Amino acid sequence: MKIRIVDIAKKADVSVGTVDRYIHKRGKVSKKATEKIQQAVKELGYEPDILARNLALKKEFKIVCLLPDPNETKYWERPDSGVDKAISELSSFKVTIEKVFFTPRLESFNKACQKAIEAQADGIVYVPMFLDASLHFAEQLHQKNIASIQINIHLPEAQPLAFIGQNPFAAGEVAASLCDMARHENDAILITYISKKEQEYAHHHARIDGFTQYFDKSSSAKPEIHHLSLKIDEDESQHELLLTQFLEQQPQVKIIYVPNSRAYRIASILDKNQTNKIIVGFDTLNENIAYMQQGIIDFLIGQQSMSQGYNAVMLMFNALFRKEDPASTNYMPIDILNKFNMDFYEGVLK
Amino acid sequence: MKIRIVDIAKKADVSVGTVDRYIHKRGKVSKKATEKIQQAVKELGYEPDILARNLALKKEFKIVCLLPDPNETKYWERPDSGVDKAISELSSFKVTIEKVFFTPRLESFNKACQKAIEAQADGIVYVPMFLDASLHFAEQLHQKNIASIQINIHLPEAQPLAFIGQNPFAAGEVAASLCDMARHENDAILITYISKKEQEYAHHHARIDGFTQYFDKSSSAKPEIHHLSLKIDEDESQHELLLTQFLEQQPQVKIIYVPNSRAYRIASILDKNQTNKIIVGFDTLNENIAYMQQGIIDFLIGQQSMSQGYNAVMLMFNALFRKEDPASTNYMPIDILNKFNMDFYEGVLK
DNA sequence: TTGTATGCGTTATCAG
DNA sequence: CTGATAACGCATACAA
Repeated sequence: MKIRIVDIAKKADVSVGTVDRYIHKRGKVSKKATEKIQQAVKELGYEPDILARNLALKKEFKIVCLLPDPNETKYWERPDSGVDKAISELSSFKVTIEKVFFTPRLESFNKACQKAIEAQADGIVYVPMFLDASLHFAEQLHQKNIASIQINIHLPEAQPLAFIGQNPFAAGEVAASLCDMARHENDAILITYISKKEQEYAHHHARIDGFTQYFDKSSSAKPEIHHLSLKIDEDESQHELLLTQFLEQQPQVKIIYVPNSRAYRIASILDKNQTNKIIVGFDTLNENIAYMQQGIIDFLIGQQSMSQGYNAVMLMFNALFRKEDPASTNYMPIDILNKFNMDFYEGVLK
Repeated sequence: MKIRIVDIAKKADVSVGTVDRYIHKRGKVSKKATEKIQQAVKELGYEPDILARNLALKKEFKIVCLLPDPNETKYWERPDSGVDKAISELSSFKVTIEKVFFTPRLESFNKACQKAIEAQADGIVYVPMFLDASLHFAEQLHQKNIASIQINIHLPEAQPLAFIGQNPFAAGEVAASLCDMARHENDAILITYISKKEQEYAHHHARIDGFTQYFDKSSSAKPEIHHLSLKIDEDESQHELLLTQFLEQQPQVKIIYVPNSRAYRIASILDKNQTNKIIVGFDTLNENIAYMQQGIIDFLIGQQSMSQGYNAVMLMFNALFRKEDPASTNYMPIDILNKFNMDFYEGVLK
């Protein structure tokens, strides 16, 4: 049978009001009453009915999600729709979930942080995209006593309640293990990707480190590994020139590893030039998937980005609403996707 | 703002009782009232508050899960714990979830079906392990108007509300694509597994068909594919003898495909005989995982068995409680697992 | 410091 | 056929 607040009130010979004050530690409760209640709780074992609680609740919680604009960076479409899913699932609860988008530039990020703080949220889900700005943001959050959960990029120094995302180093190892299996004896590997500036996000570096260290650790002969850096502000044709030139000069390169989500850009160039290579990239953007179906991209590493958005909000909700404290690091699976299992990935069952 | 039942009652100028009767189609509602209510619902847009509903509900729903005993067949440990997870998550709701186990023999299955029927469930989650018995069971369910969801094995003829599990043919293709990538030019493939009788479950055949048809469709040269059948009632040493003999006679076999969850049995034999082959198997039993960590098994195909159990119960709950009708076929992902991404699979985030 | 009463949105009963 | 009203378990304002 279910133990209610009245049950333990009766047992302890006090009123429900007193029990409530004891449970929520609000108001004053005499020592004598406290003891009687504790005794009753121990004997009967009280578990609050979270549904009834929500119904009676006056306070409305607020969760703000600070994400890169999905219209700017395609990757963020999926986490965004995960957040939407959480929103609709929590619609019966006394919680509002607000989304604040930023374009992936520092000023925009700072502005969004400001907006999030002003929103008077109880909890914030955010992507710590810029190091210093994120640390500063986190400081403000701690001052105002606002809980925060990081998604996709891990910045432990900011001391969030939790992080949810992939382990980028391990993901790099997984990518390497696939290349290792696919390669022939004297094949060389090229690591290349289109990025913003010389200095890129730490998790891209971790994906590369994991990749190269896989071969360092491996007992078999280590393949040659080349690097080629392409800048996003350069022209597409410039990329094409650089890449095709490189591949002509290094014909033993048979495998290309793209440690960010823009493998489709590389695939597009190779496709146009009829250059047949094995490509391993990240993330299930529609563009990437299309090239995989055509056989141009061979493997994609998935990180269940939709679930990341969904889980982050749910974690925050549970932390706020049921006072659960989440695991501090929640690593997502490192999914290996090819042409054949892609159709069944993330989102069949919504 | 949230539209409640009273709001639409007021708007339609009737009482909440009438609105309730209209919504739940219970009792009689006059045509005039019906029209006014429909009008109000259309204008205001009513969504029931599921939490308040649960609080007020008198009826307690009952869901029965009919599963193979996890102590008999290791595979079922994970679906079982998925069911447990659903149970704890739904503990606040007016629903009880009962588990009925059977050993994988016909009489046991029949007995369990009987027990499930007698339990007077509103919905049943089951594994249609035996064809005729399952059809007969389904007939009884339809007669008694009990909803049913199939898990793991698909038997559409029994007309369940939904199926949740993996597409075995596609899973076979995925396994083949991995073997294809790993193989060298003249490598041959062996398909072998330890099974109960000559006649095995349809989904194992589908896994084999998907596998072989992959190579039929492929443009590159088709590898030799051998078959070796091992019976579960034979001795372990008998299996060892058969398998090692076979491999000695066919030294060009470098890749072994095990289309059921007992790859660890094959791995154990090869390990003992120091025979180095590429092994691809199914399902993340602890025994399989252990051999994968050692490098004896190279790939496992995962089917998120825990989520299968969890989702099946949740689907049934939503069907019963919120009258949602689920998609009839819910295919799970076909997960590619190796030594490197295994650690992050299913269950980090509970 | 403590107890009582009212309301949250829905269901279900019972008298009209 | 319809309307009024008492639950459900909890939170909270207010009275004692």
